[in-house]
Amino acid sequence: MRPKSIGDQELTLLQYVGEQGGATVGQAAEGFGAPRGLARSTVLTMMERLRQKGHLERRQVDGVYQYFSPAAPGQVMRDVVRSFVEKTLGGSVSPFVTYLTEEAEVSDGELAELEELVAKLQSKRKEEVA
Amino acid sequence: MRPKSIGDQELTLLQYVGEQGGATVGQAAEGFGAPRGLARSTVLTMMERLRQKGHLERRQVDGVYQYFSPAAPGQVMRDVVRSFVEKTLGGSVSPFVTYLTEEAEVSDGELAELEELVAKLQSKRKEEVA
DNA sequence: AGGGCTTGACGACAGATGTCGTCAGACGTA
DNA sequence: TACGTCTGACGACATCTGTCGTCAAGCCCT
Repeated sequence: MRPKSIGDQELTLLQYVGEQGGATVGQAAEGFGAPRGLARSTVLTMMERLRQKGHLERRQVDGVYQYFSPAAPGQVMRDVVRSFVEKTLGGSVSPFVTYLTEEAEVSDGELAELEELVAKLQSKRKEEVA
Repeated sequence: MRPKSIGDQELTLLQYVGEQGGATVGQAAEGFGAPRGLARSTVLTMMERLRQKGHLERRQVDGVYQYFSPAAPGQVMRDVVRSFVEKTLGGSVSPFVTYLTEEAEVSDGELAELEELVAKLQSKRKEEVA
């Protein structure tokens, strides 16, 4: 099995299920599919594909399957970003930083994260130099 | 015309051509395809698909076509990153920052870029508050 | 019993990608 | 002239994604 990939729509759905702390196909179809105009069968297919890829697991509860993400919250996103950086950006985050600098809208919270990140990296540098 | 998409391999090839400042299929097949075990026809197909999507243009030089990127250097990468952030991350760069914080290897140069970015954002905040 | 709705499991299809093989022409050299 | 080499243009195929429609079982209400 190769490193299971994920499509954009699949990822969004996976996120949704994760946020909901698990969901049945019916719930996902209603809360995720309906707003997007997706048929129930489409949602089901995606959930099953995600399950085949190991991104979702399911358990029978009250007669119906309850799907949930076996991964820690945020883990999926991190994997996706890593894969993007490695496969698409060729391992360098420079293009991303350039993007941030030139056109991304950064919220206050994200700015705070960035500040923290820079501080952390700086202290690490010192450490290494020392 | 829809926002022409690009596959990973196609993007890498586009990058290559850009870096070379243009190339013929033969050159790309040798310098890009060969190292990756790709047949000349594969490279040709990708270059033509890139051309159909408007990411490459060609001109006949000395009898053969010379392909080159009509976009400014770096522009393509920026577009790709933007598309990734919007389509895959849902417009928020948080997941990326998290990734940077937790596992990315950031070079000195990139750190410098980040510092500058943060400084820039901070000054902009002050301005807006004022 | 008869309907109607929900759930699961399939099978299908179109478009995008990644990869090729092959064919017809142009070109240069033996 | 005959041959080997490059170049372009096609046509093909497999896989992955995104989307569905449909069918058979169950279950609940009348």
